[in-house]
Amino acid sequence: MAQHTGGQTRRRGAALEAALLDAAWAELQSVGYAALTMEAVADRAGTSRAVIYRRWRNRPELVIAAMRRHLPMLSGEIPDTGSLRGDVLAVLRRESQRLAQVGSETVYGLLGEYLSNAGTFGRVQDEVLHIGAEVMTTILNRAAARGEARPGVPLRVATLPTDLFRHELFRYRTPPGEQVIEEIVDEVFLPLVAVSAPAGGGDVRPYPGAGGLADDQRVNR
Amino acid sequence: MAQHTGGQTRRRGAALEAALLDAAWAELQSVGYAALTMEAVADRAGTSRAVIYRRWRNRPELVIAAMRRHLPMLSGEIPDTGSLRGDVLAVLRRESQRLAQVGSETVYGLLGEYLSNAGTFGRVQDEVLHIGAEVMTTILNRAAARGEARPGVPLRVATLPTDLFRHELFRYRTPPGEQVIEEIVDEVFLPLVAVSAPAGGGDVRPYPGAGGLADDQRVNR
DNA sequence: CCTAATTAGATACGATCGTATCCTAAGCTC
DNA sequence: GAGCTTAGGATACGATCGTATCTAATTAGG
Repeated sequence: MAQHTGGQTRRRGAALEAALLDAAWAELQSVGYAALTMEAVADRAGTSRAVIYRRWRNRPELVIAAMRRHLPMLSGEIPDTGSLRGDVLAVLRRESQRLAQVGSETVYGLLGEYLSNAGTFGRVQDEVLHIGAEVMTTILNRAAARGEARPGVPLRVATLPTDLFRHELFRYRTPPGEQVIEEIVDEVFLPLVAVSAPAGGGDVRPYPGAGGLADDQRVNR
Repeated sequence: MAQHTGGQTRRRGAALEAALLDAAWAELQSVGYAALTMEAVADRAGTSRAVIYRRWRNRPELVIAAMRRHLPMLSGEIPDTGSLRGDVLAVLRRESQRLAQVGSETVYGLLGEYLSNAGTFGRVQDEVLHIGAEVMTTILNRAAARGEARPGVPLRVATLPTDLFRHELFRYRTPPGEQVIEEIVDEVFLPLVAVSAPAGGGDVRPYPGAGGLADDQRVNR
């Protein structure tokens, strides 16, 4: 805000950092991620690029920092709607909203850099992608306690809803809508975890294949 | 190969194009995708960047063209091993090999650009990502005929193996190995399509949810 | 064959990136 | 408060990208 164009005051530390993040955020809103340039952010903050690079290594890191500052976006509570279906739908819907809030242009810009630039961006991974396995595990445990889900669901099955959600996100470059979300839940997830469903009590599973699963790969035993 | 450094002969049309693609390929092999520069390719081909840009709009397009020229990489036959499990595993393993052949550095470089740059790269989509729904549908139809799979499998379930495969690819920046592939098949896919499995004959499916599926969303009726 | 239409190849340009250098304002130490 | 240390701000640099311009080699047409 205060520009000090005359140039007497020189901001430092936290004040400067905040100004930079605000500038980055404003720039993100006004031109979007792809067109966001370090120069523009620096100008808007009334300083120069070097100052930015002293704090963040590159554009995505700056943008992520700005997002952290300006979006609630946190994990939030684990939904507890009373039914397994309701809980899972709630998780996916919330994620969908979170992404919408960030804006797909930014989401895909960041994901793109994540994929391109080697391991540099564990950050993006955790910030933008992490709908944790813990959430699904918790929900499934509750459901099992209610008798809604069979015990011993493999981890891969437990994370199916979030994995498929993410797949849609990547594959079609567009956050999954309500219909897709319901398909994922009703056609894939629920049938697999239903009490009368396969693979739990050695019922169906006609393919010994990879042998038994290690215990730590199963949830809610 | 022939450099014509003396500069009497000036290549044109197809000959020049081939030389450029060979140069791009060689460069890709020697420095990788991230470090591949248009200048280097032009130099290697004994010409200048402008000539490249006259044929391809940007780096990814050039690289994809080079890959097309230098890799068999085509869809290949639809596997027919005699069992559903064998067929699906074959599809996923083959895809894994294809990706390994391209090299993950290149794969992720291209995918990254695909995600970042708006709709420009429908190309990448089809070249690198498309393990079609047709393949899975065919395999499932054969399996159903053998009595190995229930009829009326929803499309979303049919494409589950390839979708999950792709998800792993994106999520962990590394092509799924044998163990993951088998998990996908044995823990998720087969239980869902088994003859005694849910949702086919109105058996389990305790959640009316989104109502009945449209017919065109089901395979092998 | 000679002329006319192409288009290869060289070069230069402006935009960005991320880095390096230098100067000096802010703030800390005594 | 004088001096020392830290770090902000300006500027320049080299690498690339993708574009534009110009010339001269090749090919095609008459």
